[in-house]
Order: sequence, then structure tokens, then C-alpha cells
Amino acid sequence: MPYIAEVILPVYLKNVFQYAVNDEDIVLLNIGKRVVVPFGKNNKLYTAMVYKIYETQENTQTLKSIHEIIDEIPIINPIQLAFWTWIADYYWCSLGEVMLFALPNHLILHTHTNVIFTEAIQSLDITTLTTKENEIIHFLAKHAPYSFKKLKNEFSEYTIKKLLKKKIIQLDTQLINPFKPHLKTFIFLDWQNLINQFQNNQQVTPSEVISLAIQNTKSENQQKVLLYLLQNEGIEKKYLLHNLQISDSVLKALEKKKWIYQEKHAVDRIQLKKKGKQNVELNSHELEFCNQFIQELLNSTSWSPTVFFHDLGMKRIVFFIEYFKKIISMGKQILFLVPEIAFTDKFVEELYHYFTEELGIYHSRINDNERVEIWYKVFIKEYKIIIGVRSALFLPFTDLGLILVDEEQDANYKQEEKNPKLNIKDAAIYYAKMLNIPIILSTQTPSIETYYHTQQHKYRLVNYLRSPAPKENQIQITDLKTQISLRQSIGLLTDLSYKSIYEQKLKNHISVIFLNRKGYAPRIVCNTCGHVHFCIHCDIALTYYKQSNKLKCHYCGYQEDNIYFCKNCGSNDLSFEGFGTEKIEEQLHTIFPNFVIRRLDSSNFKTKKQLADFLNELHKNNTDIIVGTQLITKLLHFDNVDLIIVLMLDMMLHIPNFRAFEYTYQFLRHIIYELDIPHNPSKKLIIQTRMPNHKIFEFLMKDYASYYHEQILLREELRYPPFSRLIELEILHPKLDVLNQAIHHFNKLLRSAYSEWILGPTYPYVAKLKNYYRIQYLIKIPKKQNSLKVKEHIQKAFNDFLHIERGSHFRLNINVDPK
DNA sequence: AGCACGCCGACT
DNA sequence: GTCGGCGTGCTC
Repeated sequence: MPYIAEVILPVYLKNVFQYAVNDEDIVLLNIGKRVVVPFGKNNKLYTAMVYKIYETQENTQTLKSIHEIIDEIPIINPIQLAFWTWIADYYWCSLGEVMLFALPNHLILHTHTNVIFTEAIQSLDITTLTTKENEIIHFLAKHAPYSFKKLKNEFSEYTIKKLLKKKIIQLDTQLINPFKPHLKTFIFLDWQNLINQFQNNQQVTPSEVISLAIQNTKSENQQKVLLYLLQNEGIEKKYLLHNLQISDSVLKALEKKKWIYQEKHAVDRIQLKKKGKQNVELNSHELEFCNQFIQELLNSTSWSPTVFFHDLGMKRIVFFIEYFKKIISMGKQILFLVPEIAFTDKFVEELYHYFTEELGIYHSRINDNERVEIWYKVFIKEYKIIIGVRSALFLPFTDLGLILVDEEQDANYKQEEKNPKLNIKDAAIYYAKMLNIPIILSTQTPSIETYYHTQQHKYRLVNYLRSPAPKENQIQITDLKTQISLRQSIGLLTDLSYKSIYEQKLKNHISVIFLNRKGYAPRIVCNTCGHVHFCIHCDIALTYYKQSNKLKCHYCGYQEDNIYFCKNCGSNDLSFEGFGTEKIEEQLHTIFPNFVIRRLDSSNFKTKKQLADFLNELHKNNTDIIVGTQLITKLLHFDNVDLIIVLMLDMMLHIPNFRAFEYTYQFLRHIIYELDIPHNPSKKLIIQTRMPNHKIFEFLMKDYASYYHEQILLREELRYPPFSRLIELEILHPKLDVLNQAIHHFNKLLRSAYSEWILGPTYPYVAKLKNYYRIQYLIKIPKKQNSLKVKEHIQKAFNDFLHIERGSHFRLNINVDPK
């Protein structure tokens, strides 16, 4: 009986696709192997993942068949595939999208299509062709084989199609494996030939052979190389040339004589540098707790996530390392998830100190080739520990023994910018449960939901809170409102901030100023007609960046050159309204003319090296003030940073999100603990606000529990998570009026059931995004209800809606458990 | 989502 | 004969 393989294709489509399996392939085919399949009208070749294989009684002749099997052994195991399936179901996306996210780019082979002549070209009578057709033929005569894509750009597609139909030209599709091993050249002595040449009858030692060879050449450089190679055979060419200060031609000459040979080897691209000694150590009390903690975790029998709620700051890494050592000694692998690798240099240093070759790093700045190398090393268990961001969860661990999620409260774990819109923390918990392995959520400020689960005994809670409360004068709230009305404030800064910066200057310390907004100004307003300059794709003002003199959209990435005249009325009287870090930096220069002021945000630090250089320079040139965005948390461990000033906190508190309070509280607590304010009476945090009586400031001085108890009551009252599950739903259309008209139909269909849980329709703050207008719904599914049925209902409502609005460009976006 | 296909109008 | 635009329908 024939066999059918169901495969996952890297496309948006929800279903899996069936292909016929040839008799000779069936023995080689397994679930979890990559295959190449033809797909679509053109039979374009795609890399697909084998999902299921089964026998069938039906005729498979109507099916296309598998073109090629890529892998000799499966690169994904059945548990991982089951995990992919769960993600696709729960987060409402296609398996293909999960696959694209889970696999490194370079494991998905690409195709390249060239245009070539057919044999018909031999007997072609060019007079039968039109002038346009002849142009292409002449062009191809010179350039064939030529990229199909490029040809379509340079000539009309219509004419190319005609030539294809006449079978004068044809398409030639080739698979390209984008992975390129990193090759380096190494130099070896060619003993075989050397001995043949210089061994006269009696036995000679290697050094005698070389000295004979040296006598046989007049070139000093060649002699140097031979001597050097005797000691350092197999050295990398680059170093040989550098160390001996010679050129490539010397080696070429030696190679010609067959005294040496060169060989290319694939080498690791990833080379961590061994840094100095680690500087974090535990005291005896901490160590004792650590051992007890580990023992408890190892002894526990029933599976449940462990929440590690602590105030250890950077010291936590030593805790982790102790635990990791135990797990590794048991022969298992470890996944250490962090929200953002930029903030974890210290972790990597410490981990590398203990685990060196067993440690792998996986984050957004690792390039595609390196990803494949890491993938492979995890697979063969050469890497025992991976420290990485979101996508590291999909690495092919063969023997995972622990997942540790650091900073579990961090919202970065939820991905919303592309599918799958998953929360890696929640997915990691699910995955750990599937594998029945321990998972630890580490945090200095648990998220409300996580802490709730510990209170419900769904998660195990381990406390380690030893820090004293911060002193009253260490966290100072300064009222912008009264300061401004009394005209005491100096530009942006209140008196208190201003004086404090001077105090730091006298101590030769750096003041750090935080503002959560990049660029110079968030909008350009015309003073003549009031026109605000908007993004062409989104319904939002463009942000002005002074350094690059560009206008950028923070939502879609669109950018254009700065404008000097209003696009509406032509006036040149434009003002840059609002504040970004660039503008603050400029104003600080006026307020503190003799200070050294620097700016730190992601727009001026694209690479890791730039950031490292910046940090190194800080020590050298006596910086007085640094203004920056989130990146400033990098600076909090510095000895000469005692003061942080937070500007415009109110902005953060007022973002339209039910978690705004939680995020702001987390952020401030993060600063307090990273700066280690409780243990350092000289350190302080100043917060500028117009709402000095806001309850968030009270909570900062008290313990976590008081904050939690108030927040959880609010959540319950408003039926927000953890008392409900949220689904955010968006209907999109490129035309606003079409959307507005159609939404009534959709609304009726959607509200035909579960109406009391549905909020909306509402217009979001940014009405148009990436050329699509949006209307949103928020669905609050009560905790105990089955969300699957609600999802089915939504899908049905949308399908019925599409049927009514047949053929129009409506899109549905679903975001499960939004940020 | 892509993308090909087909129909149409416009231009030469 | 050539070319681009846009609506429609399909992908094993």
C-alpha cells in the first residue's frame, strides 16, 4: 500500500500538506527530518518538516511526491513537534510559522531560479520573434544563466512568459544550502616529500630533515618558516604570516617545492574570550541557603514550577552556577533563558569561567551561520548550557535537565511583533511539563500572575529576601508641578535633581538620567497651521532624530529625511515638540556647560562592540552625566554611579494598558535592586513626577506583599488576568470606510455568543498601522471556562464574515495573552 | 500570505 | 503588440 507524508511548510497557511512517498524513500523517511517538496503552481521547491507518515488505501497519484530527503537523522524529535503543535493551537498561528521561528534560517534551504536556453535555441529563427522578445534573447545570449527574479525586473514579465511558452527559454531551479562553514587555512610541513628529498639512505630525525632543507634554500624567509613550523606545525596561516612578518609569496614558494602544504578546515565562529577572575562571591550564609535550595529542588518529587523570589542582585548567578554544576554532573543539559542578552555580559563572564567549552550563547546578534553551529553542538551535547533569548527554547536539546527563566516578570518574553505571538516563559513552563523536568522562574519582583500562582500553590515559592528596606532619603520624589509653578526648575530638572547632580560632580561621580524615549522629539508641529507630520503608513507622528537628521516611525520602521517646510502649508516655522534623549542631552549641555555629558540609547549603539567601547571610555574621560533609555541599566553596577534620576515617569504610568502600574513598579524596583540601594546608603534614586502622591511611591518604600495585595484585588474586580484569559482581536483593512461599514456585520456575528465577555469594537490609539486600519476587541474569558470553544467561535464568526464580504482584503489578527 | 492567471483598458 | 492594474482563487 502506498504511503503519505504530512509535512509542515514554512508558509502562512494553517494546514499541513500531504505528499506521496516513493517506495525507495519510505525506509529513509522519518518524522522530524527535513525534506524538499514542490509546492504551488510553479512547483517552487520548499524545505518542509515531516510531521506524520502513514499508509493509505487511497490512490496517491494525484499527490505530488517528495523531491529529496535532506537529513540522515531527524533534527526534531516527536516531543518537540508536539510542542510546536501546542504553540500553533494555543497562540493561533500556523505550524509553518512556528517552524520558521524555531529553526535557524540557514536550516531552511532556499531555492534560486535561473533562466536558461532550451535546445530549441539551436534552430531558432529570430525573424519570427518580436523586437521585445529579441531584446531578451540577445541579453540572455550574453548573460545566461541569469536570475529569473532579476530578469523580471529588467524586462517585461509578459514577454518572458511568451518565450517560456514557446519553449525557447526555460527555468532552472536549484537548491541552495545557505550554511557556509567558516574555513581557515592552516599550514603543515609536507613530511612525505621532505623525507623523500633529503633522506639519503640512513634514518634521519625530523629536525635533521628540516636543517637539510634549510641548507638547500638561500631565502632567509623560507628558512624562518621551516624553523617555525618545526615547532608550530599546523598553525593558522594568518598567525604565521603575522608572527614572522612575511608575505604570502614565501609560502607559495615553499608550497611549489612541496615542502609545505595548506589545508582549509572548518572552525567555530564562536569564540568566547576568557576574562579575568570572577568577582561575585557568596557569604557563608548565602552559600548555606544555596545548598539547601538545591537539595530541596533535587529532592522534590511532584512536578511544579519553582519561583525563586530573591534580592540577590548579580549574586544570583553564583546560586545558579552551583545548581548547574549538579545538573551537569548528572549528565543533563541546561537552558538558561534571559529576556535580553544585552544586559547579561556579567552572567556570560561568570558562566564561562566555570563551564568554558560547555557554554553556548544564543541571541539576536548571533548570525545565521553561527546559529547552525550552535544548533548542531546542542544536538550532539557538546554544549551543556545555553544562555539565550526567546528562540533558544527551540534548540534541539537531547537531554534537557533544567530550564531557568531569569527575570520572569520581564514583558520581553512575550513576542507580539510577529507570529507566533507566544510568551516564551509560559511556553517554557509547558515544555518543562511535557519533559517532566524542573523549571525555575527567577525574579526580584514577581509578576502579579506568577505570584498569584504561588499563593494558589500551583507554583512552589522559594523566598530569599534579606535586604533592609531603602531609607527614606534614598528614594526621593520631586514634584514637577510645584517646581514649575514656582519657576524654580531649571529647564527639565527640579531643584533637587539639579543640586544632586552637582553633588555627584564634586565627588567625581556619574549621574545617570533615564528617559524612556529615543530620538530628539516625538513630533514635528507646524506653528503656522498646526499640522503634525505623520508616518505615511501609520496613523502616528514621526519622531525626529537629530544626530542622523532623519524622521522615523517607531511602529513600522519607515524613515525619511528631515523636513524644513510644512508639507501642508509650506511654512518654515516648525517646532520639535516633546522630549527624547537627544533633546535632553542638548538641554543638559546648556544647564551644565562645563560637564562631560554622554548619551546611551540603542540608536547610537547598534553593535556590542560600540557598547563595550562606550563603557570602557567612561572610566577614561571623566564623564559627569549620562542620559539614556533602558540601556542605562548596564551602568548600575559601576562603582562611581550613585545617582539615578528618572524623568517623565508619568508617561510610563499612563500607557493605556492594565499592566502599566505593574510595569512601572517593576522598573523602579529593578533600579533599586540593581543599583543595590538598600546596602549602600550613599546611593539614591530621584523620581520627577507631577503626581507625587501617587500610591506607587508608597509601595516602593514598603514590601512586595503590600503592592501585590492591592493589585490582585484590582485584577479580580476588573476580571483581568490571572482571573481571566485575554484574547485580543483585530480586524484589519486598508480602507477605513470599508472597515467601518463592514464592522457591523462582524460585530453581530462575533457577539452572537459570549457577548458578555467581549469588549469592543474600539479604535486603537494608533488607528492605522503599516497601511492597515484596525478595529479591536478584547475578550475576557473567565478563568474556569474553556478558551478553545471561544476561539472556535471567533474563527467561525470571522469565516462567516468573510463569506458575506467575499473577496475583500480583511485580515484577522489574534493575540492570545497580550502584554 | 504570496502568486499566477485572466480580463480590461490604454498606449503605440 | 505591449504593459500595468486589479480582482479572484489556490496552495497537498
